[in-house]
Amino acid sequence: MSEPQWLSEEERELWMKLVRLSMLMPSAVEAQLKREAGMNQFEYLVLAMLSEVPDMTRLMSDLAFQTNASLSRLSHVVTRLEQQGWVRRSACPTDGRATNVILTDVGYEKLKDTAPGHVTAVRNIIFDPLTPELVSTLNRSLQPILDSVEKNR
Amino acid sequence: MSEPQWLSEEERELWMKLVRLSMLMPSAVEAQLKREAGMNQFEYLVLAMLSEVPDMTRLMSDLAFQTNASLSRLSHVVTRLEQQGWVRRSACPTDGRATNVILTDVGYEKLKDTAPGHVTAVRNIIFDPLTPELVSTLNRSLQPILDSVEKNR
DNA sequence: CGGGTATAGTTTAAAGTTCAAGCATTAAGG
DNA sequence: CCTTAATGCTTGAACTTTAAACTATACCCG
Repeated sequence: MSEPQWLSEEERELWMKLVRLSMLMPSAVEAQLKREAGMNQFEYLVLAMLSEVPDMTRLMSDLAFQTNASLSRLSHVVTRLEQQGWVRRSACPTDGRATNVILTDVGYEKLKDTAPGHVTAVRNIIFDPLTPELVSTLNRSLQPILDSVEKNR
Repeated sequence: MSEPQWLSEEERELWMKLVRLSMLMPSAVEAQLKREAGMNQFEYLVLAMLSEVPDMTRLMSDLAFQTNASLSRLSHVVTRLEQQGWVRRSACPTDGRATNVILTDVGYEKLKDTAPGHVTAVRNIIFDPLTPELVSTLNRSLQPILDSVEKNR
């Protein structure tokens, strides 16, 4: 175990910011979702992904990949969403092993009711303090980190 | 519930990146910590914060605030760390309600053994794909988001 | 003082996540 | 074909986090 190359002062600073950001940002946003819709960000994300395709249907494995969750975690969450009546499972016709998750009408309504408050919270917390220039700067400069992090999974 | 101001294309894009980043970055780094040191990032953070003060001692509430954890969560985690022999509790002499957490010698050794691999992982994942300019750009442009997120907690 | 309230922390139970195992079904190789 | 391996998903137990109730000390103000 040889000495690593330690971080420079600026790198250390950025690292701390990234850590704080990834701890604080989700909880800031989740607070609102929890309060107003009784759901967490992960559940919202699942509903949102379903609503984005025309038939409101996705494979478990597809959802799991998109949301970066284990199939096991997703399965438990879908069970909960199913109990709420927001989603239902159905066997995939073309692959006997696979199961589709389908957004129900109730789930769609729920999402439609939830989205505005959620967006408002995101706007208040993230974008109000940002200039348009900063938005595009961040879009560009975060990309390398994101690529690297996606490669490493 | 009136229509909110929806996000622009660029804002939406950035929001997705931030969400993905805060989901993927912790798990990328934690994978290494888990594998090589059997600890998660939160536990590492607690040990690291303790090691940063001369007497290796901090109040529970202080640690909880710094790490953005609930006192309850911290209490559970400290119990686990205590069972590993890495920290110990001791009553605060000046305030009967408070308890100090102290990094043990064993804990300090553990941290010293763990740090190099951790830093290497952080460097590989985060900083290798970043130019020095990007590091300082990010340092500057993330600050407003961070400020806002810290205010909102 | 003395009573009310705030602070610091622990504990319990419920909720959520992860881990390991298991069960079908499909794909691959001889 | 038939066996073996891989894939897709579910389940139950172990573990972690959260929420709520509880204990104990400190502070404040009449």
